[in-house]
Amino acid sequence: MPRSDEAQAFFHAVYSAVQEIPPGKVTSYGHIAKLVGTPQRPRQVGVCLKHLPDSTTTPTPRFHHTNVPWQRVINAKGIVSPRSQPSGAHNQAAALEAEGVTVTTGPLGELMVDFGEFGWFPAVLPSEEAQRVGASDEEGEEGSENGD
DNA sequence: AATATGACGTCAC
DNA sequence: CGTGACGCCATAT
Repeated sequence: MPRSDEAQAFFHAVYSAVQEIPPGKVTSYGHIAKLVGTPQRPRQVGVCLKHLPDSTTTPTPRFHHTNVPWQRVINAKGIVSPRSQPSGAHNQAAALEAEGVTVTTGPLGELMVDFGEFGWFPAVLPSEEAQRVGASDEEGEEGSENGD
């Protein structure tokens, strides 16, 4: 685990941000990346969760697979990242449903989650808010969402 | 030490 | 609106 201090800080920030996600809600890697101040590294967020330590295999990890709701993080397409092991994604979907999140399976087996219903967007930057409002022509605009 | 991958996102075409 | 290319950087070979 030769991670530099900076990298370690990044990991820490990511884990903390993920812990902020309330049960029954989901968000994207990109959003977490933004929250931690590195919007250009959504992939690294995935790396963090991938290397999320297990409370049983590690001595005293500050964050581990049990206290970090890694399951609530999906990709921007609103789909559970297929990653390498299908069972993993399926497991994630199951964990989400266990929290009350409705996961629908697409024709290709993609595990889709409705962001408009379960999406969690905490510290949306003012610039984005402005951009949202700036959109002039919207037709299929559904209501916004807010969990907290 | 160098090269290949990946739990992603955005832009260009 | 689908596909391709690039950026990013910790891990794995």
